[in-house]
Amino acid sequence: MNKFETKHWTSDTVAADLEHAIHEHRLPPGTKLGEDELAEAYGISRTIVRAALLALSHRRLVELKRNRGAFVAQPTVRDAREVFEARALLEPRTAHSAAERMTDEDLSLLRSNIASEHEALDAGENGRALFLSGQFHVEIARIADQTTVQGFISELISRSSLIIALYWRRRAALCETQAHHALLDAFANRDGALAEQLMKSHLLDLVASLDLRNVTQPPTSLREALKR
Amino acid sequence: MNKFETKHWTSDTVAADLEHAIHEHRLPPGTKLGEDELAEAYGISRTIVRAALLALSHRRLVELKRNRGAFVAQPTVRDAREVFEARALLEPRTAHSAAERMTDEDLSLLRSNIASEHEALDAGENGRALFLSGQFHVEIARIADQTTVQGFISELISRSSLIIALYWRRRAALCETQAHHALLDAFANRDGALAEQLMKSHLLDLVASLDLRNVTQPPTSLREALKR
DNA sequence: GCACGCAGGATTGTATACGAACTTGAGTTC
DNA sequence: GAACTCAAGTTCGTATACAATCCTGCGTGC
Repeated sequence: MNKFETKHWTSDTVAADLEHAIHEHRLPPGTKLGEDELAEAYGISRTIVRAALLALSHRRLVELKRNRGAFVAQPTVRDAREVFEARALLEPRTAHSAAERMTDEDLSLLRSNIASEHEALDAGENGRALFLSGQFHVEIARIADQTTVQGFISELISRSSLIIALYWRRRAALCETQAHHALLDAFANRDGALAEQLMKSHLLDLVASLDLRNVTQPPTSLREALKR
Repeated sequence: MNKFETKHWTSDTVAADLEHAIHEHRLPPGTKLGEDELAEAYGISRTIVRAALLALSHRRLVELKRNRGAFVAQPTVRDAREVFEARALLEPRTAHSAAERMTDEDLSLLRSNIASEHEALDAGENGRALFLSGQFHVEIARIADQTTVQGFISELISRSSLIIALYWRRRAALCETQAHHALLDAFANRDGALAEQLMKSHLLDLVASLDLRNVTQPPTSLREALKR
């Protein structure tokens, strides 16, 4: 409990910290996020915690159930499809723009991102690797200089992390970094069309690596399953 | 002050009511949204008002300035470009999907929407007409059965309303309904490719009807203009 | 013995009180 | 007379208190 006592938390920083934890699967889908619990952990009052949870619920990372509390969201199969369809609409064209605006600093930033991801994987820190791999995508949107689209993509990628937690099938481990390397090459050559194409197939590969058969809905809890 | 006293307001309904008012230009960009003022108007406490303002700030319809208060957002020229670029990424393909899933009920719903818009225009209720014309776009996303994308589009369209308030140039009044009529025909024929194309040019027309030369930044207030 | 009801405990929803920051305008000084 | 200082007033930021709702487990009645 060192970092919690020292820092001056605001609703924004708390929300970011929680989102980070969710993204890294330290807070798996369905986890109850009690207000008192969080307030004590961060050393703040429930007011700030509520604002943070509200923010996360707007990004659909947290589900607020009235008089029941806040829970880390559990995307349905349908949600999963929608998230990746939205990403397919936004990311390829954004990668295209990014390739054309790419500076050398941007390139080295992306390169170091991939390097960190490798480190994390080698150290067995899968959550951290997943987070970094998401950051790679957000960084591309930043480079494309589209803050609005960047916000959407950032939300979609955090949600993707939840989807991966629920629907990832074991096979095919690190095809991820391969695709990112290929994208980096396209960026280095400022080849927008290629980057767009690579991003498109990267996203398709991602969806293909999920198990989205409707039968395997997350069991979560009986009461929820039998709600109606 | 009749509707305010009777209804049982929640943060969601308050936020929706404010968003509606912003969308209809009853609350123009830059309007100060004092917490006490709103709390009294709706007959609730500041707690609910704050939650509503927080929600609107997440949708970038309201700008929260620390220790200063909440103001209806004033999108910059850059924001305006970004919003319409994002719409260009999302809406044409969404219209394509919508055309393919269109039911007869959906069609009549869209038709009645256009009719209401005409009524509003004839009655001189420009704000209401603008709101309805936005609803037309959101409805398309709903028909495409993409709730995630629908959320994004809904946000973008509300922001577009602010942009129109700031940057609309007088000429070319109601080309709007014309484009919507053409879209409706494409939908009626379940012609996805045509709907996609029409939506694309509709959005281009919209941008073209704006005055986005950087020189004419909104003057808002002197103190803001001279901030640095 | 099973099911229903009810009460106690826990958790969230809302309101309010208090403290902090900013704005504003008058007063003072140079 | 102009500019600076400071204090009063206003508005937001945070914490806390109380009310409402829900969950849980025990008791009672059939």
